[in-house]
Amino acid sequence: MPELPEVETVRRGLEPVLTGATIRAVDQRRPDLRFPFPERFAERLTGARIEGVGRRAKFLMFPLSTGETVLGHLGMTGRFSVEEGAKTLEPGAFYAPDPPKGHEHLRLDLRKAGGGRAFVTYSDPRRFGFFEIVQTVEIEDTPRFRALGPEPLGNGFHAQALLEKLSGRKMPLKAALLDQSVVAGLGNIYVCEALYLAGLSPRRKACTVGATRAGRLVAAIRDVLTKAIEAGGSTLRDYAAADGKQGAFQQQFHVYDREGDACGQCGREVQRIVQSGRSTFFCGGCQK
DNA sequence: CGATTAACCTGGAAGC
DNA sequence: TGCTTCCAGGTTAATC
Repeated sequence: MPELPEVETVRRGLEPVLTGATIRAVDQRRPDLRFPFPERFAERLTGARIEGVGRRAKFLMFPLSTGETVLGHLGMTGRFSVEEGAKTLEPGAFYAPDPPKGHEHLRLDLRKAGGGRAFVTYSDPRRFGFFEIVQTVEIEDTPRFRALGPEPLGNGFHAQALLEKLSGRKMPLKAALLDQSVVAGLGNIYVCEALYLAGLSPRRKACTVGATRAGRLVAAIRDVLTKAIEAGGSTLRDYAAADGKQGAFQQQFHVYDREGDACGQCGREVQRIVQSGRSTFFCGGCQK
């Protein structure tokens, strides 16, 4: 579900709770999600201090005091929620949330940096999410990250870089932008929106994008992601930030999930087509 | 090698 | 009120 803006929103929600917190206990309810949990997952986390919360593309990174970093991917329906406990861990101040149920697969029992207690629960009905553990010093060299293209909001993402990635690619531009090795972090929503803003057809062959159009596309991608993060991401069905708040960017969609609506630019109806098995929304009048 | 398709899961909405 | 079919913010193994 979550694309880069939603993952960034989750990161911002978790950061103040997790940074400096110590993991007192790990409640892992099943051996696998999309993939098996890492070996001895709970054991390797227990007792560790969480040094911060980072993000790369759609991955959350939780570097630990042990020299290992937990990578988390939310898949389609992954979600973190936070329950703050009492201010202290003194006797009598004990606090416990309801036991995990339904699709709550993982819960961390935390002693916060300031001394309070918090529970962080990961739920994921479809179980397309997953967790991995990598050595922090090798993180950029890990197979998972080596396969990723540049961060769209970072300095490594510019017209020339995108041009090179698209050259020789005969696939539709839409499909190329969903490829995480071209640019990392886009998903179905923001690809549709960025193509609309750039005035480019999702059906155009990727290799037909020249320097000028690549520049427009880079600007459009940056623009839509920045505004989506400011709005707290998009909530369509079940996405929510770690604090339970819903995103608001869906109110700013120009084309996504708006089949039949009038294009705000030219008035033509927004079309829906299927590309590589997924819905694409676009305006045939504005996107060439 | 590059490029579509199927598969992994569950739940909600829409159609009959 | 069922029962069926379709669809969903993603990734990846299999197939063409």
